Amino acid sequence: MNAPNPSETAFSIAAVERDTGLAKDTLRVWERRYGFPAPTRDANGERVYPSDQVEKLRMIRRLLDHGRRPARIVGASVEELSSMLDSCLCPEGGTPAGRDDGLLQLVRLHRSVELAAALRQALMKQGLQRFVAETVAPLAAAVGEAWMRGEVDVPEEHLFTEQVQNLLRSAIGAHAASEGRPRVLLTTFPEEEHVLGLLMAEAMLVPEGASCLSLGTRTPLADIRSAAVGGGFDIVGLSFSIAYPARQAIDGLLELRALLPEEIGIWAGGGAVRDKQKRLPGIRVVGDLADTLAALQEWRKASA
Amino acid sequence: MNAPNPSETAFSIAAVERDTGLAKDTLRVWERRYGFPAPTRDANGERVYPSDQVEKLRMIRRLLDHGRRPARIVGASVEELSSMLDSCLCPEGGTPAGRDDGLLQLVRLHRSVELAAALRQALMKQGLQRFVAETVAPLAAAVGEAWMRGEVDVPEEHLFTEQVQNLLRSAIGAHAASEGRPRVLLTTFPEEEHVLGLLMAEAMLVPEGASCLSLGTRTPLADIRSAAVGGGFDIVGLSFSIAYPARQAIDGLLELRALLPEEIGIWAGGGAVRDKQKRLPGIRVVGDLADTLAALQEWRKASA
DNA sequence: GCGCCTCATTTGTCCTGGACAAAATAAACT
DNA sequence: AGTTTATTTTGTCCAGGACAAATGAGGCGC
Repeated sequence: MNAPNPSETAFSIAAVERDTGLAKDTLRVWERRYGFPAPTRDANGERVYPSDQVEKLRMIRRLLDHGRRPARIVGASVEELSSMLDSCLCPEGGTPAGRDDGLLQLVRLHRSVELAAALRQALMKQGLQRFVAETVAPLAAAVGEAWMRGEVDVPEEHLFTEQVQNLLRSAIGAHAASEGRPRVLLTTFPEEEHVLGLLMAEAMLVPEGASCLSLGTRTPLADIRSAAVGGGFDIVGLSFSIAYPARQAIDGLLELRALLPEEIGIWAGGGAVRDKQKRLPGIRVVGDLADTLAALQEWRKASA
Repeated sequence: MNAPNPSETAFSIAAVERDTGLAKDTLRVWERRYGFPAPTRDANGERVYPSDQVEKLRMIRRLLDHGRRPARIVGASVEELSSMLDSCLCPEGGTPAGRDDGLLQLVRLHRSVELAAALRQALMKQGLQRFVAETVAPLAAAVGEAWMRGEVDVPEEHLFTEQVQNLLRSAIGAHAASEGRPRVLLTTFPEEEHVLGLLMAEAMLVPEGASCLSLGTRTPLADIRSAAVGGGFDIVGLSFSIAYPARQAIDGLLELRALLPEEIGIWAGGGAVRDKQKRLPGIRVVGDLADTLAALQEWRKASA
C-alpha cells in the first residue's frame, strides 16, 4: 500500500501519467530536456519508472500547482523539493494540529469504519456549517497535501471523498427543499472533477435558507447558461480545485459572464481563483467558506 | 448545445480525446490504418476534426463498448452504425414506456429543477426500496440506452447521476447507522467509475437492517481485502456497469475470492456479470435489485 | 457438441526526435 | 506605476516504425 521498499514496484509511463497527472508527452520531454525523470528500460525498450522517481514527480507536480516553473525544480533534490513544499504550505496558516490530524490518520490507515463514525460524530457535535468549515475543509486540504506528497493514494482519497459526500448530501437533504432566495445553481467546468467544493458550498448555503441545485461536475458553458436561465436562478456558483489551470478558469468565467444576463450573479471559489478578483470584473470571488456567507449577505442586502 | 450546424465548431485532437475517450495515439493510428477519421489541418498542420466526425467517433466508441471490433466498424457509414446500435439495444427488452419516459424527457431537456422535484416526489410516494427498483433503475437503464444512441450527452448524464445521488445518499443517511448484520462493504474495481449501482444496492439493503459501508469507486483489490478483513465485514459487494469488460470482471472477482477468507461472502452485480454465475464459483451473482434482497435472505438463513 | 490449446490477426500503446504556439518572464517604454 | 514588446520557457503535436497484449480461428480430445 505505502510501498515500503522503493525498488519493489515499478511503473509504466501510463501508470505514471495516472498517478501524477503529468502527460506522457510531458514526461518524455522533461527527460530529454532536464535529464529527469530518468526511468530504466525493460526488455522492450519501454520506460520503467522506479517508485521513488514517481514520488519525486508528485512533489514536482504539487509545486507546479503552486506556481513554480519546471526548469527551477525538476533538477532539484528531494530534500530541496521537500523544503520548498514546506515553505509553500506554512504560509497558508500553521497546520492546525490536533483533531484533524487524527482524522487524516484514519484516512491514511484505511480505517474506513472508524472514519465514517468519527465524521458522523463531528457533524452531530458541530452542526452542518461548522462541520464543513472546521472539519471537512481542513481535512480536505490535509488530504490534498498528503496526496501531493505521495503519502496518500487514490483509494484513500476516494474513501475520504465518499464518506464526506455521504454525510454532506444526507445533511443537505435533511433540510426541507427550500423555496428561499437566492436560488443558487452549483457546478464546475468540464475539466474539473472535484465535487467536494460544490457540496461544501451547498452545505453552507442551505441552512441560511438559500435554495441550491447542483448539476454535479463537468458542465459545459452552454449548458450552464441554459440551466441558469431556464431555472430562474439568481446566482451561478463555480468551484475550482487548486490543480485547475488559473488561466482557463479566468477565461471560462469571463466567457460565462458574457453569456449570462447581467441580473444573474456569478460566484467563483476554490484554489485556482483565489486572489484573482481584480482580473474578474462582474464576478464575486469567494475566498473561503466563511466568505460564502458574506457573499450571501451582500446579495440579500443588494436585492432588498 | 446540440451543435445544430455540423460545420460550425471544430475540435483539436485533445478535445476529441476528451469527448470520445479515444486516446490521441488511437485516433492517429486509425487515421493511418482505416482512413477514418479524416480531419482537416489548420495553418500549423495540426488536426482539426469537424463535429460530424466527432459524432461518428462517439457512435464507434459506443459500439466498441458493446464488444465490436474497430476494423469492422470504423469504415462503416453513419447509417450502418446507427442500425448496429439499434440492434445492440433492442434485444435488452422492449423499452418500457410510460412514467419513466417522462423523467427521461426531463433529463434530455435539461429540466434540472423539475427533474429534482419529480424524483423527490417519487421517492416520497414510493419509499426508498420501491423508488430504487421501480424508478431509478429503469431510468438509469433508459439513460444508458439514450447515451448509447447518442441522444444523451455527458452533461445530461451527470445531471441525472447527481440528482439521484443526492436523493439516495440522503435517504440512506436518514436510516440511523445500524449495527445490524450482515455488514456489507460496497465498492468497485479500479477501472469502474459508476457509483449508482453501489448506491442502489445500499438503498435496498439498509432498510432491511444491514449495515453498509461504501468505499466509493475504484478500489484496488489489495485495499478491498484490507478494508474487508480489518472492518469485520461479512460481505463484499461489487458493482460492474454494462461497459465493464466481462473478462476483467471475472478474473478480478476470482482473484478477490482467493484473497479473502472464506467466511467473507462476495456479491457481484451489474451488466457485466449478469449470467456469469457458472463461471464464478464461490461468488453470488446478483441478477437485479430484487435479487439483492433474495441474496440477503439466503445469507441470513445460512448464518442463523 | 463443448472445452481447451495453438497459431494468426488485430489493435492499442510506446518509441524517437523534431517543430511550434501559447504562456510566462524580462525588458523597454509612455 | 502601468502597458507594450522581445525573449525565454514549456506543453502539446506530428510522423512513421515497432511490438505485445487481446482477440478470433482452427484443430484436437472428451
